[in-house]
Amino acid sequence: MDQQFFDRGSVDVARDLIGAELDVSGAGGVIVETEAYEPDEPASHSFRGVTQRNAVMFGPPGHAYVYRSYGIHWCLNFVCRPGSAVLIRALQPVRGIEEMETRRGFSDPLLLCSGPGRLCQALGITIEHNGLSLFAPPFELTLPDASPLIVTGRRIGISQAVDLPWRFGLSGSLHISKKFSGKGGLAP
DNA sequence: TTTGTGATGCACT
DNA sequence: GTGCATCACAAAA
Repeated sequence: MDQQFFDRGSVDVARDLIGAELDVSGAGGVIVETEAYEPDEPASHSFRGVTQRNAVMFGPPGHAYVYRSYGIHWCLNFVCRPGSAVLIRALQPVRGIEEMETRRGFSDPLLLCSGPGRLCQALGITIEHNGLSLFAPPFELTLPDASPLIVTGRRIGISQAVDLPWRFGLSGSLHISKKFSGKGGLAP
């Protein structure tokens, strides 16, 4: 994968990230759930233009956008075209599992990285990662060999633009944060 | 199984 | 001052 991958709209990137492996300092796993955010819809942080918090969303593609959620958790996004980004919502743990369990203080593998806040806690993501390139340490990102089967649905935890089908998941994965309601099985 | 709520920080209005 | 792109646990049903 290269920079070009992120130089697109977030919906395409979010779909194509399913099945990719994300590691941070040697710990991580397969991305099984993402959400797309675009600058022209009100659920996005970028909807009202550039602010101090969302500045990196308007910077170059292929960088990490990290923000604090509900005062407690961190959330990790991948920046795409200006003002658009993909929220990484869940991983299937693969590497550094013991380390992630320690950071989480939780050993259930189904809850280790299943949710944007949990994922950041498990990988040790903080505001210090905000603005870093995804193509340099501590990040390591690898696309899957074959296109996985993908399901779509409505985004979670938002109050605006709730009908957009911009949530993507790996079909059949038990590591997603919440079940997809539809029948699923949308072709890649 | 679903619903409620406390913990907690800060950007934005 | 308001409202979150949340989580975990408790309680109701």
